Amino acid sequence: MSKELTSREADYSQWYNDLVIKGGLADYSAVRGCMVIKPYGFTLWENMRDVLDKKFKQTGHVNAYFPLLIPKSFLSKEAAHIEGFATECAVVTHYRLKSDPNGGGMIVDPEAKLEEELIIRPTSETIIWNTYKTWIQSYRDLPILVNQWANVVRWEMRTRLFLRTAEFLWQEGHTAHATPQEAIDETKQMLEVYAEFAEKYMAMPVIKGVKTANERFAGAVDTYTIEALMQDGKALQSGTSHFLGQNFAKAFDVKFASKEGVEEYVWATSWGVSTRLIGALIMAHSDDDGLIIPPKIAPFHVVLIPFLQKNVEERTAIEAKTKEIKTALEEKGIRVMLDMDDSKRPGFKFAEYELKGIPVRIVIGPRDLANGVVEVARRDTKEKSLVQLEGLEQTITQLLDDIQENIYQKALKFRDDSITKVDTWDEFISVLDGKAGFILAHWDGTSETETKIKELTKATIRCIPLDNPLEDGKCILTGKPSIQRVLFARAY
RNA sequence: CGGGGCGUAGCGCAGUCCGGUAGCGUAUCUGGUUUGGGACCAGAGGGUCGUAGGUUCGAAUCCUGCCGCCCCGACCA
Repeated sequence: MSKELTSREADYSQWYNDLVIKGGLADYSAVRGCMVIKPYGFTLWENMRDVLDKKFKQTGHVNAYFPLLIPKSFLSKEAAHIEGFATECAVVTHYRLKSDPNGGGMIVDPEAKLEEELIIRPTSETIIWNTYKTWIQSYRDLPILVNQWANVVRWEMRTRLFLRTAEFLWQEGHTAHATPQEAIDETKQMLEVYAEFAEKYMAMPVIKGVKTANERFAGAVDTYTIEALMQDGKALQSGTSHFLGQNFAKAFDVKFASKEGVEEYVWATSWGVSTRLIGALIMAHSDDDGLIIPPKIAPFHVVLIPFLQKNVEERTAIEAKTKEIKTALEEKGIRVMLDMDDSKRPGFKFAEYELKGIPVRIVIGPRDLANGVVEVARRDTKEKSLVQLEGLEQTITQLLDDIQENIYQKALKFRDDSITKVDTWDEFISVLDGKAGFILAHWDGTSETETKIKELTKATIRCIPLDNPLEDGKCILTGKPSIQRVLFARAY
């Protein structure tokens, strides 16, 4: 009752905010645009991070760490790159405070001005390529396959919890290669890693594709993306992998001597996913009762709620049985939250853990104990059933798999039902303003047309899907010839 | 930066039009009864009313400035 949620229908944005705040994932902070990620939200992030980190290592990458602060001049070295980030950089200008001679507080010491300002990294290509210059002389030094887990700052005008905060956590992979093909293969490989993670772990179907010039990363030759669909029909770019060509190698003069003894510029990639994925997760699956988190990354798989009676004998029996169940489940690798709090009634707890999206709830009362069963409720469908204590671990393990699969299938069906092919401008508008979702339509391939469509409708080309079938057609806006449909949507 | 909304107890709000020294719900603490879908009773504690100034005998309330946050838009992952 104290935690009434706004429904999706009433106000989708507010529903999202309610879930983040009341679900205990994050809080607003004292700093504009920056959030506090609370333990429950951070555990979720850690689970996601651990899976990804393992996949990075399996594909040959190692972790390293580069500075938060970047000399301003570094950012200016790659023309497109600075163009993309200049308007959202936080700048450090001084290195000392002093007591305010006019009052109690502190002021920036005007004597302590930095000779060269430092930028708080919005991304690390520049500092990393400046470093790689010293690491690379020969083809024998290649490839370099480095990832870093870090925070970055982008001074956004408008922020939203997880989806767009001024500071966010992410990983950024930065690789250096001797040949363009090797770099392109790396770019595509990491896109696959992201897509597999999104689908297998987050239970969130994604469309893999290439960005158009308008949507490309500042400084990239090609940007590959995974695009997910949220329940309100808007798309969310959920991860990107960039083929950087020789742009940064040229900007930072990073050359290597090839086997043939010829000096060549190094080929590069970068790729990243961020805490934005948590926003994607929330909007992909959750409902009006709260979060729905897929088991594979959920902070807890199961919440155990015993009915604690006053009768000491009964109470002791239930407590003992509950702990026994907890241990048995944990031995099978199931993450269990045990709620023995006596000050809250069961009904309250049911609602609370539904809000938090714990996939499975197990309730144990005296009645159950007598019958050798427990009540098991699944968060995704809200179904309840009585389950034999005998073999409970197997039942729950199976149930968690079922839930993971069900959440994915539900999201997949929604996503597939939300892809519409249109051939005319009128259809395009009517779908955008009606069912929304992804729209496959012909486009004449020019930046001008894409920009015009964005101005008119706020829809952008999310990507040109990989393995896109070629098909002759006419651009929905200009009527000019087109060789393939591209994927449009309004996006976050 | 434009438009809208809001700042009063931990949280959510009323009170502001019409000035008289702050209230409701919830949460918290104590005690008791409860416990199979957000318990109940009794008692208690908790607020420089965002901030600075002005008007007034008297300001949460009227006037002015400032600050902050949220939502919508332009910008972006």
